[in-house]
Amino acid sequence: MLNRVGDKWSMQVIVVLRDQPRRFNDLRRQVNGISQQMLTRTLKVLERDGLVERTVRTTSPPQVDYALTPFGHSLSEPVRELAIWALANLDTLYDNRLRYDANNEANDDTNQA
Amino acid sequence: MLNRVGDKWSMQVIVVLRDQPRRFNDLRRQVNGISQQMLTRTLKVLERDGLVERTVRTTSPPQVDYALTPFGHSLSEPVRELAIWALANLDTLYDNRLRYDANNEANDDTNQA
DNA sequence: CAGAATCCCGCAGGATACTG
DNA sequence: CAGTATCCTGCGGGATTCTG
Repeated sequence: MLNRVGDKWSMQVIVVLRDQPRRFNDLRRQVNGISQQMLTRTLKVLERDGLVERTVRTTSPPQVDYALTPFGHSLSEPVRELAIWALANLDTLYDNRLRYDANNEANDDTNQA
Repeated sequence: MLNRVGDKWSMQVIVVLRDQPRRFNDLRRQVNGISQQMLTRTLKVLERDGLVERTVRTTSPPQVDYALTPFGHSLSEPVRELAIWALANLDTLYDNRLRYDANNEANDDTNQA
């Protein structure tokens, strides 16, 4: 259940769409390192789940807008909390990692090298 | 960044540990369908990141307790929000899915079968 | 009980090329 | 611009066996 809701790309897309509707390539640029295919897939799933609404404008060149539905917005709240936490604490987390690794390399050296 | 924090098993482990410290196999039973290996891996990463603390009691049979650190508890808040949303809205989400699929199968049939 | 080690498979996910 | 189709790879993650 947290699987569905909390997968790698979906959360990032939701965070970006929270601010405003976006077009495809616009979205692509906003979401860090997502490939074109994964964005397509992710959006399709989000649409299927009723979290995102797809609006096609038959101009030339074609233009497609993606926006959060009300349902999507309700999800964006807790997701945003998570994102905020991540932003605020990710450096702490990496520091912890470094200290942990430093300790363990020391121990490994005792046995290995 | 949401990657690290929001992966499949970590979030579930954090949710479970939020209530109380747990022993290995206890944890294994609480976290839905996790394998022994994935629990081991997940816990190691969480410990490395300073989110979970591992306490070994050298009894026989050995006993190991896992508990959230204060850092881990701070993360557990937003994660909990997400879990609550999921619990409350997952059926809606699946309903959306069914309706979406119903529509598209109809369209596909028009072209395919 | 709490892991480590090994084997193995599927699919998430990237790169590239083509289309309307 | 907004996709679809195809090919290919890595690794997420399960099952099983062994140890202290």
